[in-house]
Amino acid sequence: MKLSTRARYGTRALLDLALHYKSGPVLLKDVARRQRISLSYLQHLIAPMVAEGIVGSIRGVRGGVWLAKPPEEINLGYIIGLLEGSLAPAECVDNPETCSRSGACATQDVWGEIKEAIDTVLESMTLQDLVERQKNKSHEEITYQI
Amino acid sequence: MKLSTRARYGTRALLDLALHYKSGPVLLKDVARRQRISLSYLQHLIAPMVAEGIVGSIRGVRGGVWLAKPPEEINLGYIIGLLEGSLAPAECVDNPETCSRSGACATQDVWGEIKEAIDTVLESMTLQDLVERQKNKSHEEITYQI
DNA sequence: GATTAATTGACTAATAAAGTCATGTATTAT
DNA sequence: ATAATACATGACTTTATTAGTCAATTAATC
Repeated sequence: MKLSTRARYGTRALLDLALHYKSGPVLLKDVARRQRISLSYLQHLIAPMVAEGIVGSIRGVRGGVWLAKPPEEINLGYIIGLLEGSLAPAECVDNPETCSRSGACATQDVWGEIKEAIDTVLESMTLQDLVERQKNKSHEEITYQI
Repeated sequence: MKLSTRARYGTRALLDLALHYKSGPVLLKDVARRQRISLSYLQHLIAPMVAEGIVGSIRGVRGGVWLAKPPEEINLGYIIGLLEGSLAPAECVDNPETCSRSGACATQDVWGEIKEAIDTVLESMTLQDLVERQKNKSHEEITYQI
């Protein structure tokens, strides 16, 4: 039950943008390099975010992309929702009608509880929280090197 | 991020066996029919459980399979572990060394928290809990039909 | 108008999951 | 014994999804 690379790469890309929040446009190429994601793939991941308006973009020289909302207002549940859709571990959780056993199947309840648990974690965390964690980690790295 | 059918079918099959706990061998064919799983597929799902010893089996006429441990002693985390392995949403959670960014990546923490949340749900529930839920549901169904 | 950089669409490759089929082995009943 | 039954195992096929690439387009700046 793995998260898709869309969700993982996309989240990393947004974190990268959050770390450069309010520093003007950032080249997608640079995000790709820093996050070790191929540029062509990243372009496809970022598109829905631009469409959604949480990422701003401008083309051409001195163009680039940037986070269009404050990182503390973007929670991870929303991001993952955009990138991957629902994290229900079984189809029947979101669409009970797709399974004839629905309503008479105890396992469905469990899958529902799992979804809830995942969503709780993701909704309780914002990009800003990630930024702070990330800064702590980078700092530790530097400290340890000395 | 869907659970595999292995995990879902396997859990349903074990719940079926739990509902017939201490009633002697049950035909795999009957489990397959009740749970709407193809017999040949179910045979492959049940094999690791037999190997693990939580399902007993005997071949031949009057043979069958049965739950070899009390349902209240089997928690779902263990079952899913057998059927599908770890529910870590990213490889780096279980094997940090597979990602060069490990230790310097804040997203890894989030995936780790998700895994914990899932495991907490699964480990807090036993097959016996499922049996009770299932019996309530079946009862409701009958009641509503009247 | 040349250059840069995001946008979009079509396409391919890789991987894993799902499922089937055939064969083998153990057990029981007659 | 042997026929019937039912689990066990391995090889294989199919299907679906994800991941990723490539090429062409559009918009902005110098």
